[in-house]
Amino acid sequence: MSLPHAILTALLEKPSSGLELTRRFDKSIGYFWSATHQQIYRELGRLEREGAIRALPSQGATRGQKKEYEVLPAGRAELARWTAEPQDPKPLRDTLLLRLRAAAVVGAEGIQEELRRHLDLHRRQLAEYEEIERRDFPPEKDAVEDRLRHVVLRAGIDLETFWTRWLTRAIEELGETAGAG
Amino acid sequence: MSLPHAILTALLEKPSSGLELTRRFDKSIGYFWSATHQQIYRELGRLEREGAIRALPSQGATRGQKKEYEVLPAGRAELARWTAEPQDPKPLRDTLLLRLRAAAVVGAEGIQEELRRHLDLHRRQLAEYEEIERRDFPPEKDAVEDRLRHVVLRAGIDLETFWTRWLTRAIEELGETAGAG
DNA sequence: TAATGCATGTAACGAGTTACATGATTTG
DNA sequence: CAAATCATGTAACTCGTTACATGCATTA
Repeated sequence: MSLPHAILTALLEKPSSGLELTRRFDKSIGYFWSATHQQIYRELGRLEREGAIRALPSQGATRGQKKEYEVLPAGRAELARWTAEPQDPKPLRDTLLLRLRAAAVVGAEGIQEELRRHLDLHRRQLAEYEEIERRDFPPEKDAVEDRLRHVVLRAGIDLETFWTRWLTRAIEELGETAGAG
Repeated sequence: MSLPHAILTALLEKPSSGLELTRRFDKSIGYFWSATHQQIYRELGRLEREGAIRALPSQGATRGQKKEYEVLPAGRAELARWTAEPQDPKPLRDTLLLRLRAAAVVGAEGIQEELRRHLDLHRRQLAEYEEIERRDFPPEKDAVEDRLRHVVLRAGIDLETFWTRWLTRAIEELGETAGAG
């Protein structure tokens, strides 16, 4: 149950319409919590019904008409409650690792190219994060809020760094006698 | 659509009953693809109907009676197909990062303890993986299949190492002027 | 006025989660 | 033989995904 809270956070940062939220879930917040526009509209409907957010007045209610939302006190309270609540990390779930394990049983045909492809994707993502860091967090003393956002961004950077290193090493080691299994 | 393939992999490694699979999905394969017994029984039913696996003969069909499955050629072929097929990595989805971002908006009350708690959990997981590495992969030349499994395990080790380092640094940096937001 | 893009939705499905139900086997 | 445990399942629900539908605004 995190999507509603992701939306509340995004709306507190800036009141938005469904489509604007969708765009922001393609970057920024979306870097660590993605969502499609269908999910977002469904959730906006729920949050409005429950009184956590409201459509800004002067926004027509018809279809095809832009509709901006803002967070109500109840919504902010719920977000604060959820943020402070203990939550265990979710167990890892990764298809690439699963496929390597499967490859040990049915053969590693074509796995090398797939590893190289993933390495390339992770390198691009890493470059994107580093670009954001240069742009948004120049080396100065940050305010507390910025420091929190910076720490989050660095998780992304460190994670992509981990993947590129691990993939590089995996490609080397599996390449030695590579090919089939 | 990865659970059926995880099950096929597990069954190829060793024919098993539903409960045995459930146990193995609590460790081993479960370290990077977890599943509950309800998911597993449902999926075993589907795989059997589709002719990918079959119950070993001499296994009663009644409830409460142990029932072992083995993979049929069709199942192995499907697993090989899926393993070789290109698949993009899934975007990151992490509630702790989301909560840090939310904390920048609604206040960071209690976040420090949560970070320390997660650090402890990740350290334990790391220790568990390292123990497995010592036990199952002593420093010798591995066969190709073992090398694949070793690479997968090292992904787990490196990933937990990343989390412990990132959390340690985050705790330091947020601690400096810590507390509220 | 037809096409394109912006904006908000519906419908149907699949995967994962939680709670519960039932039968068989061991053991106190 | 009662209780605990092993083992297999059902049911209901939530969340995420895919495909499609509808209305408004601009512009070629």
